[in-house]
Amino acid sequence: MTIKEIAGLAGVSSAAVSRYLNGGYVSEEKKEKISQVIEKTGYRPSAQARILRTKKTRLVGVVVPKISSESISRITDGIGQVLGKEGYQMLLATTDNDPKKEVEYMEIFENYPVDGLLLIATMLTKQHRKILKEAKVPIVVIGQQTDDASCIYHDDYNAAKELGIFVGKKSKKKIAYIGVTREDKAAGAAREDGFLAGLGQEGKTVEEGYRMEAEFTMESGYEKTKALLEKKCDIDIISCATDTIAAGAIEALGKDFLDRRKDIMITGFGDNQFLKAVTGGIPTVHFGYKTSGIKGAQMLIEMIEKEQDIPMQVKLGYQVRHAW
Amino acid sequence: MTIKEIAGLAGVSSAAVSRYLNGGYVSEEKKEKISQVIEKTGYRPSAQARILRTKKTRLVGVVVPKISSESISRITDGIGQVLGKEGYQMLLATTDNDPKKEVEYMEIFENYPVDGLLLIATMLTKQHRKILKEAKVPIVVIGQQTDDASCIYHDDYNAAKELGIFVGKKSKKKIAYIGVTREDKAAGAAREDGFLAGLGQEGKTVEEGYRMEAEFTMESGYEKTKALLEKKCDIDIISCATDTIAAGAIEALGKDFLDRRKDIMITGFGDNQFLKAVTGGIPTVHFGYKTSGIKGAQMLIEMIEKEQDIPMQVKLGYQVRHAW
DNA sequence: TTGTACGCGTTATCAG
DNA sequence: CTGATAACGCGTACAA
Repeated sequence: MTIKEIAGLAGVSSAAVSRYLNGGYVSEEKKEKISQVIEKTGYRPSAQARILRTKKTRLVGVVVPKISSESISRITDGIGQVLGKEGYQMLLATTDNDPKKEVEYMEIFENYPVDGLLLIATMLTKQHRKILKEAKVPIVVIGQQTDDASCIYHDDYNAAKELGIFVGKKSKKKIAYIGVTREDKAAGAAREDGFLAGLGQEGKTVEEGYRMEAEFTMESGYEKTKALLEKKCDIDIISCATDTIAAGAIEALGKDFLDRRKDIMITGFGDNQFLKAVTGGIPTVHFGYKTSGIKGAQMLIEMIEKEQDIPMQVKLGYQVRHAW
Repeated sequence: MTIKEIAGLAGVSSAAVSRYLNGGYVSEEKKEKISQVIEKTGYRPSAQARILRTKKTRLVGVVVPKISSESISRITDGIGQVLGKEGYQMLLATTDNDPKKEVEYMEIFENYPVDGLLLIATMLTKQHRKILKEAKVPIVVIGQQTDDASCIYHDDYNAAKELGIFVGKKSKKKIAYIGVTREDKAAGAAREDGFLAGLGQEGKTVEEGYRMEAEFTMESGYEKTKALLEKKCDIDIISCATDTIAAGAIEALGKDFLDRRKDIMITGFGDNQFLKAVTGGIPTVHFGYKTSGIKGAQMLIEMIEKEQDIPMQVKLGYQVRHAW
């Protein structure tokens, strides 16, 4: 079914049908006729041909490191919700935590082409910077602050600081910190720096040998915690850079250090729902992940439709959650 | 940059450039020239124009109920992995658990058009059936058995039966079951039926008033468990149709029935990693979710590329996991 | 091996 | 208001 055939069946020109479809001038009489034919044939205009003409795909590329993570999937849920409502489709690429692939996909999308790009970032290399700057379509970065594009991110530093103050007040012995690579400026550097600043305010710190660096996985959290507790016996709080790592820490306590379990508090980041339900809630930080997805998508759509690319930086709030 | 401009700069015809791009006859000499021009200009052929001509989008539509669920995001991860490797892009639509939207998106994709469709299904209505049958592109359904399309699903019935036998052997008092809607034939009907069959084999059953129906959420699991335990005092095992519901049950036990916590065992379905780490592992069933995503994507690509649409049904195995 | 010319299904232009 | 007709950028018979 093409627009021409429809035009033929309705006894009008293809232009009239096109106008009918896109809200141009068509007499009531012909409208009626066209609508009937379309109804009967179940005709749908070809998106491809339209795109070729209009250069608008109503497609948004979304690049994520890995979809099976609570925080990322929540962000993605928010994105999908907005995009769907606004009549956009989401082209999703997962990079398996490989920054090289991230760049690769951004290039593919650049050319696909999509109307805009959403990047859920972990690290931003110079490569990323270059693409962000040279991009021909609007881009919104979610999860990291950057001056090279619009971005929406969480206030990791102050959240971590507040948590650090809480931990500093609470601890009577030694405090350990299991972080992630500082190349991730948000989850790595900002959280660690903020946490230490908070501790410092209470006259505490993380001493030499009490700091570990883990991957973004439970297994890694488990391993690092085990290594930590085997060496040190005077820890009463282990703060982790993510709830996933914290879950690994809890696992280690449950499996290998049952005797010390009562004496050690674990804290996390991200307010994982499973963790909260099952443990009754460890001290953690709640970020509005879904909200950041929603806001990010809204920002992007606005940039696309207003056709103005004034970079915007939005910092989202947080809530430190603990029972005491 | 269009193919014509490139042709002009290289002093050849646009056809030559096209052939160069698609591996046709081009003399070494011209190859050299063209490659240089392309290199210099950073030219990329327009995907849209190509699609218009070839009718091949290298796009696969993926329809999921909700991305922020461990099982679904694991499946999606598997899909993304395969698709990326094979040079396909994933067009993702989330339906927010609304079967109406599911149908809607399948229609959109049908026309977009995509080369194939992957549907992670919960319920299959007659509407779904109709689309599955009339579809013009290959479709693979993941997570439900159906005769109307190729599908890949888990052996929910037998897994549940084996778990039922375990529970039947273990229980000394009453057994409760928190299921989900039987409209979901896999997670609803098959698991419940299998579970009851397993119990039956041990001379046990779920008595009147010990059966609840929950949504696919932790909150719902929490509510139903609370309601159940407030009414009944002789339960020693609560089996849940998903690990998410089980997490809600554990939450209820921890918050509201701390005194009975030791005496009640919770079982689940899905082998949620968080749950396993934090609780030390409740009895549950492990399904290869990521595997089903991988297999499903592979099946679909094969159907697309071989251009043969012989429906295939693949049933994946399972592993009942419990410590005793 | 090469280039010309046409067609894919729309939308935009412009004369009626 | 309406209908030809020319693009959009590419692939591919076909003739050379």
